[in-house]
Amino acid sequence: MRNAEFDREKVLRSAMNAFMSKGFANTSMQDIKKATGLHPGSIYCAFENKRGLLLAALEQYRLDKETEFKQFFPTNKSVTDNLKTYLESVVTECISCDNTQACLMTKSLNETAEQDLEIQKITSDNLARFQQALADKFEQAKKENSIALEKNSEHLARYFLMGIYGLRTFAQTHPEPIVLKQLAEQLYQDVLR
Amino acid sequence: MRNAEFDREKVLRSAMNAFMSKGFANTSMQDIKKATGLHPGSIYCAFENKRGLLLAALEQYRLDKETEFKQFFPTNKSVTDNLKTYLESVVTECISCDNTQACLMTKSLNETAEQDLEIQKITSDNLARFQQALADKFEQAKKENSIALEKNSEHLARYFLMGIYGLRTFAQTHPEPIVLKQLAEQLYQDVLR
DNA sequence: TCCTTTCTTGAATGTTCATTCAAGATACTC
DNA sequence: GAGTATCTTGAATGAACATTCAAGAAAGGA
Repeated sequence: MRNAEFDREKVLRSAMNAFMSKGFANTSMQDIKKATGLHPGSIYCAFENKRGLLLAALEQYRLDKETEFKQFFPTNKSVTDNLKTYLESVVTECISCDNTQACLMTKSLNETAEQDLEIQKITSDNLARFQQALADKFEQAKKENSIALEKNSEHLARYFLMGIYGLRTFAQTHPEPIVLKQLAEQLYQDVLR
Repeated sequence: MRNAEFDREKVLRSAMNAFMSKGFANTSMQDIKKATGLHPGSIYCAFENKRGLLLAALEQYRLDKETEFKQFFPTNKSVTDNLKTYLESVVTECISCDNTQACLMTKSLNETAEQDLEIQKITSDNLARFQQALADKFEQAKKENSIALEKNSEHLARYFLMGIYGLRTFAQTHPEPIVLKQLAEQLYQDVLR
C-alpha cells in the first residue's frame, strides 16, 4: 500500500492557471509538468490524459467559484450591496493582470466550442448555473424591495452576466482601472434601475 | 513572368473563417489547404508562415469590418436608428450559428494574449479603432439632439462595445434569438437613455 | 527487517504538425 | 515558338507533442 503524494486540489489549481494563461492547445505537457510538479506518468495515471485534466480542472474551478461567490453574500448586508461588491471584485480581478484574469469556463468554451461537444456542454451548463445563482439574488432583492417587483429576475441575471463577459473582454484591451470601474458602475446602475 | 493564380482576398477570407471556427492553434495547415485551396508551398510563399497568414487575415478582417460598419450609417437616417440597426445585425450574426459568429479580433486576442505581443497590439489597436468609430457616432448623435450633450461619447462607446463583447460571449451559451434580441434591446436603451 | 503493493520517474514511442524544397506546370516575353 | 521567370505542387523533413511503459522508489503490513 502507498498513498498518492500529491494534493489533488493544488494540482488542479495549478493546471487551471496554466490553461487560463496559455489556453488548452498551447499548454504542453511540459508546461503542465512545470506548473503542477507532476511528471507525465502521474498525470496520465490520475486524469487519463490532457483532456481529462482539463475536465477535472473545470470541475474544480466550478467548485472554487461557487464557494467564492457564496462568500460575497453574507446575510447581514443587502443583496444589492453584495452584488455591487461582487462586481467590484470582478473588476479587481481583471485589473490584477495575472494569468488568472480570464474565466476558465468562457476560455474553454471559446477555444473548444465546435470541436468538443462534451466540453461545450459542461461549460455552458456551468455558466447557466451561475446565471441561475444570479437570478436567485435578484429574486431576493425583490423581497428586500431593492428592485421593482415587475422586473424579470432571469432577464436581469442574463444582462448582468452579459456585462461581466463584456467587462472581462474589455479588460484585455484596456486594463485601466478607472475605465473598468466606470463601466462596472454603469452596469450596476442599469441593472438596478 | 507569371502572376499568382489565387485571389488574395478570397484566400484571406477563407483563412479568416477557418481561424474563427477552430482557433489559430487548432487550425492545421491541412485545414488551411482545404479551406483556401492553396497548397502549403503557396501559403509559405505568399505569407511566410502560418502566423503571417493570421496577420494578413487580421488586416483583411479589419478592412472588411470597417467597410461593413460604414454601410450601416447612411446619412439619410438618424445615427441612433443606424446604431440600433447595427446592433441588431450583430445579434443576427450571433444567431446564424455558422463559424463566422465569433470576432476574429477578440478570438485572436483571447488565444494569443500572453504569448504574442505583436498580435496583442494589433488586435487591441483595431478594437480601439472600432471604439473610436463608435465614439464618433455618439458625438454625431449629440449634434442630432438624440442624446444629451453632457454625456461622454467615449464612455458611451466603451459601454456599447462592452455590451457587444458580452452579447457575443453570451450567444455562445444561449443562441436563443428572443433572449439575445431582448439583451440587445436593453443595451440600446441603457446607452441612449 | 523484509516483502508486497502502489506510486513516481523520465526516457522511449509514435503521431501530428509546420515548414521546406526540388520537380513540374504555366504564363509571359522576345 | 522557344526560353525564362515565376508560380504550384505535394512528398520529404525535422521538430514538438501527447502518450506509454518499464524500472526505480517509497510506504505500509507482517
